[in-house]
Amino acid sequence: MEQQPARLAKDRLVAAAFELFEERGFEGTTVDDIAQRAGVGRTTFFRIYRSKEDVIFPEHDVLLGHIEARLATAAPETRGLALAEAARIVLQHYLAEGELARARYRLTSTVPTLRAREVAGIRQYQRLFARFLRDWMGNAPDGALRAELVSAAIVTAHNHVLRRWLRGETTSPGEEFNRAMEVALEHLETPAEAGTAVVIFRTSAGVDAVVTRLRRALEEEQRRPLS
Amino acid sequence: MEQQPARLAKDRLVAAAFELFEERGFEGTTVDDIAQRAGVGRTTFFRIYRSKEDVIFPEHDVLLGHIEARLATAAPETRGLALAEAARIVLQHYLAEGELARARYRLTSTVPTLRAREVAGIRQYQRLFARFLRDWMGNAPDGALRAELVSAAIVTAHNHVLRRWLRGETTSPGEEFNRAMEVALEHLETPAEAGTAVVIFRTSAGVDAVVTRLRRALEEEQRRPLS
DNA sequence: CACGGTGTTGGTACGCAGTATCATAGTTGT
DNA sequence: ACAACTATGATACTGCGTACCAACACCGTG
Repeated sequence: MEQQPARLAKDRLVAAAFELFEERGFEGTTVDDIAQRAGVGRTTFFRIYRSKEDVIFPEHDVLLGHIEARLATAAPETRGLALAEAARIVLQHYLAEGELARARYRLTSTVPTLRAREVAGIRQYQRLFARFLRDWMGNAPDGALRAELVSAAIVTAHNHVLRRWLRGETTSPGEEFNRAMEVALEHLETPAEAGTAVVIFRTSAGVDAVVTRLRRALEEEQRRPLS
Repeated sequence: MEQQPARLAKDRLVAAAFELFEERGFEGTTVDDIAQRAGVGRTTFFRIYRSKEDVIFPEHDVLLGHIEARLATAAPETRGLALAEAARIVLQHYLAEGELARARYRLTSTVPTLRAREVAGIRQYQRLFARFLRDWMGNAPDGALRAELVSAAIVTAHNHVLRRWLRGETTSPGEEFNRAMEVALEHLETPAEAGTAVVIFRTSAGVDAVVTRLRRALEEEQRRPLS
């Protein structure tokens, strides 16, 4: 009966770590300090978390799993929605964390090694999105590149809103997320529910030729609800 | 007169480090090993490079400076070009490094901590681009978000081509870079030299209304060469 | 030449992260 | 009650990174 034997050592370690990081900073606290405050031995800390940094990102792998599951269950017609919803899973996770997420943000903003660790995690999200997009695109021209561009746009839009919320610059992150996702993907797809049409042409021809091609493309687009 | 007093210790350390990393792997070699092969003391190593990882990314800060200089000298009409050229600076740097760049790629692909360090560097590039784009956009709607999206697209396109070259999947990275940049920015701007037109509409109106508005926009676009 | 000043180098010691090993519980099954 | 298994914590060790200090240059000045 150290402190709260009911609470798992895993959670006690996270709580102790964040407390101490706030009090003395990341490099100012040793693993011994964390373990001691959590009421466990140093060995136990490393048995649960592989490194001092790991205790700050405990749910990362779980989140990756959720995203993959959401993307894997997407039907061909609802892939656009699946992308947005998968990204929203991450946002909602941070929102649910509340102050803990903000504490993590303060740390990653301050300590370079933690910043590096975080962007590496973001990169994993991006690669996961890109993997699915790559598969969905088949052998489209520039498929690999476009898959990476779209995944980058999704992750960037998500992080933009998330960081605004973390900094306290918005109180309606959910709505901003919708808008950001719309902007990020506006040149990619046509959200069926909004009746939005996006048309992109590249040509050196005159206006009339462009309009002709556009009319054809628009009519074709109305029959197929999603790209 | 240890080994080659003409060559600076800085360069000898880099050479020794990459040799040993190839022979024994990153974690298999100690800083003592590197210093010894370079003919200097361990203290000197840490005096020149702050960490064992730093010796792998020695030119990073210099590159950041080059990019910033290129972006800072961009006239308002040539900003699109400046973005592409700034990104190309990085590509050209790696191409000039040749086998050294490939050795670094092998390391970052293998060792997670180096991977994290590299993506952190990439993130710095991206933030640099975003900073300039943000300034250039003034108070446009969603300016901050769009600045981040464009910078993400640039960096993603660059990395796509760079990685293909690093993996030996292309022998004409310069041309692929042009194409990738075109794809990444195709919905953003109108390269004057190519006579390209990009038009984006969002509406719930019918085809005819869209076409009317498009015609007006296209004609207006032809008078103004760049956004 | 002697002299102190300055700057570079290498050696030693230290703190701490992370790994490996082992002894000691506590738990479960029989 | 005894054995097998698991979880825990203590100890020792390697190696990174920092701090400090001594040795050795290369200066110009007296």
